[in-house]
Amino acid sequence: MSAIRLLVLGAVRQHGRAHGYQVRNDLEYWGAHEWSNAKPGSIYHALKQMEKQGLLHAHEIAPSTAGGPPRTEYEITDRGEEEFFRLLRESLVSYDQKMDIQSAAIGFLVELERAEALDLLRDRIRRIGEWRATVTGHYIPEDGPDQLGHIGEIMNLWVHTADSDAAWTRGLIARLEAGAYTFAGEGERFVGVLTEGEENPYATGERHPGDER
Amino acid sequence: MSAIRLLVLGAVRQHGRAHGYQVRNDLEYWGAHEWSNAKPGSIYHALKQMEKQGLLHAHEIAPSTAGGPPRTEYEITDRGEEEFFRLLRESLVSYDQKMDIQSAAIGFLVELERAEALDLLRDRIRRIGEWRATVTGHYIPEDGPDQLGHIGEIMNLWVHTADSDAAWTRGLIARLEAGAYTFAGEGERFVGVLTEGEENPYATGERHPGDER
DNA sequence: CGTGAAGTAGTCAAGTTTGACTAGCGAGGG
DNA sequence: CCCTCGCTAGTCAAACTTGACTACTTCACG
Repeated sequence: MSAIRLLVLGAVRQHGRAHGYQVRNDLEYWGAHEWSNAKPGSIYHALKQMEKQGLLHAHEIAPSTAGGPPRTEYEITDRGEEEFFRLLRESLVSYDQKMDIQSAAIGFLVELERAEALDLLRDRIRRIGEWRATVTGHYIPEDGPDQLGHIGEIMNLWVHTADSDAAWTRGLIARLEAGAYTFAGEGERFVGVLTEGEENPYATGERHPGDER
Repeated sequence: MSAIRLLVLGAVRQHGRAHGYQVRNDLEYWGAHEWSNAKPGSIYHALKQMEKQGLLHAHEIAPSTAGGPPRTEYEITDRGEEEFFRLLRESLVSYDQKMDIQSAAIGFLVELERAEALDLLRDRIRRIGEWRATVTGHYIPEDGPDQLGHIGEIMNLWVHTADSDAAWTRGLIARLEAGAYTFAGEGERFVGVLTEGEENPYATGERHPGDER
């Protein structure tokens, strides 16, 4: 599964109603064209596909209000809404080292309620641990290690990456527990980055308004 | 660019001459079917594609010696050899957070000479640094940070991942400088894993025979 | 002996992704 | 006034990927 469906579905959902170009711009604004396959062709393809599958409803719209060809607007359906949350939850908990999916999921994290987001992230850490155990267990050959030689560095890399991911997730959990960001059902939406200094970007227990737990 | 071309080209190259099923088995042995798109269809497609492009030369071979349909054997051409090293070098230095490509590149690392491998890995770290600077610079909005809200966590994740990757690469460099593994032009080949204990897999300056620098 | 499980080698249609391309319109300069 | 540049909005063919499928052989075992 790629990230494109989650991204497009989420973008349409945030607008209530959107045409392809709008989605495309949203995703560009997020930088998604750099870290995912959110290219024009893929976006329009995903829109059409999901319309066929009943996740989106297409309105044929008259010529655009701002130059260019006529455009089609899409609206998310109830089934689309369900699918969005299904994809979001799955993307959050699963560790498949596809950064694009993980990134997309983080982008929509606040569409959940804070408690559920935290649960899913904790589940994610658990699953990373399981995956790590599988790798280190299954892939060490019977006749002792050191049989793999440099190929073992691949596993080494994977385990290192998994550990790093788990550590980052723990950091995020801590920030969320401290009340960072505004989640579904917590008052006004926002649009905006928690960026710290560049030297030590994960050091502080940074505070953000909207705390309630 | 996906990892499949590098993987297939490298596998054929290691055998001197190989048919698709052999490549497929090699990659399965490396676990590549789990961390890359090395599925049958993709492998056979890549073989045919690269034959069309003159990177491989196909020998039509009589019915197989061990059951099953007749098979086609491939041999790497000079241009294929060039392309292999081009892909390998590019994959090693570029940071595009595609773990499959990076993994494939590590798998073929020892096809280079030790000195070049080290140079490329150092270049990789430099590029990760550049990329990191681009992200933290370009993506912090003009009107101060904290405008991005939770979206900033995506950047946060990316920066964290990049740092982790750089750290791992530095570890690998250290192991290689200490003489680990056998590189091109350093005597007999090997086939085999450097796996340490699971608790602290990157701790020791583990020794491996074949040192000469 | 025969039969079914496992291994060998590869094909194929359907779906997805890519990147280049089309085409309309408005704003600004000469 | 006109012409080109850039933005808007989307299409399309070619390439790639996926996963199920074919078909053939050998081997073990009752």
